[in-house]
Amino acid sequence: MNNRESLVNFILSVVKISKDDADQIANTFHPIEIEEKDYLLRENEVSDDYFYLESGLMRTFLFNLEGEEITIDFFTENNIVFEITSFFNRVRSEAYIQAITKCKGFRISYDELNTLFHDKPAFRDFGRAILVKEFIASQSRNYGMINRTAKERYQNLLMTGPQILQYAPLKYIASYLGVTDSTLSRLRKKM
Amino acid sequence: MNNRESLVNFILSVVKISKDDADQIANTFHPIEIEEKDYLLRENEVSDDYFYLESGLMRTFLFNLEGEEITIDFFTENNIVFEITSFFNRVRSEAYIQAITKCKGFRISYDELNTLFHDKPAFRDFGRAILVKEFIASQSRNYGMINRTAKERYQNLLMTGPQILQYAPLKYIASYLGVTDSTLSRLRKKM
DNA sequence: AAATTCACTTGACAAAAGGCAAGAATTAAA
DNA sequence: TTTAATTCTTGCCTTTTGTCAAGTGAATTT
Repeated sequence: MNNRESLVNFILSVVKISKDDADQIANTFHPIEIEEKDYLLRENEVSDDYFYLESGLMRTFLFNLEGEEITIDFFTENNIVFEITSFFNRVRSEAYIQAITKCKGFRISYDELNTLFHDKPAFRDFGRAILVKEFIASQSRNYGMINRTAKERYQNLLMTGPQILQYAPLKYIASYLGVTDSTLSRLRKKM
Repeated sequence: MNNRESLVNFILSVVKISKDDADQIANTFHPIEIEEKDYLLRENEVSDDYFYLESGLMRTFLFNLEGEEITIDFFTENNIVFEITSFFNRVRSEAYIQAITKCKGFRISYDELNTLFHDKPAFRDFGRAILVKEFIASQSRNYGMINRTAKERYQNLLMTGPQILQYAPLKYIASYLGVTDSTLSRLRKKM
């Protein structure tokens, strides 16, 4: 069963607003479930999901010029999942968003999001806070990729995302860390 | 001389709003100049600048655990320059923002930005568009760092930011690309 | 249960990049 | 203009990571 209270709590943890406002905002979201290996978004679709992931593990990936699947990012519980380019710019997505394990949560569409922005000033702050949060996460990931060896990057993931290592297959993690399967397998052995 | 029309045109290029609105928004910005090697932001300060860079070249950098200076990002003309974490979360900055060449442009403070968000609904879209744009840039830089060799990253910078290669010293570029000075020097020779 | 596929591991070798140190070359300072 | 700093280049050698290919084991299909 989806539990809307977890969304309310998530909203309250992001911005300082009244419980009432948070309830009203949460109530405009729609519960959905995604089965293991199913997609929230496919290449060439225009994303229309701003998705609060209540439970489960997801990833975004795309195919590079050599046709290899590259995992761009993982999403864990209690986070907003969306493909920013496609969702906000209303353009076709280059990436997929896929459930690694069965996922549950709540979504709203682009139009619903904008209506909320209009009707609930408090939600604007929420939207901005989410963007800022994700942006910072992206920047810090950037920094980590450039200034650490593959081994350090793996150790870091071990600390920050143990759920990922538990449920995602090695090849997803390898391309996410920017190493080959062989290299990751060897790193893992040494630890 | 600072030229406010360039800011108006920048705003108009980002969001579809009236010339009148764009003028009013641009008029709340204050002209500033930054001399070569001077700072817009220093470590441990709380950033209070949302800065439109009209001309010049800037960079953000920080010191890693080994005490080495790491260039995180370059900013070129006709872009908004800000340190997102410190500016939006009102926390002390870990990074510096420095002018590589003499810079001119227009700034507003955090409070002025929020007043504008409140008074000018059109500016909200602008603010969001800038966040989305920078976020996408960060993601795509991320992807490039992980899935390309140092040589390819350098070639890419050659295409996307020739001004950077022209004015920034090799060591800034090397740390930005995640390689040592020696490696970058060798790459450069081979081309 | 056999066959097929998939996920992961491992070995041998190659390529990419780093560490260190010495030396040019350029720039800034005295 | 000479000295001093800084920036960049280069040689030698090490470490890290990649490539390719073979092999194991588990899971899925038929």
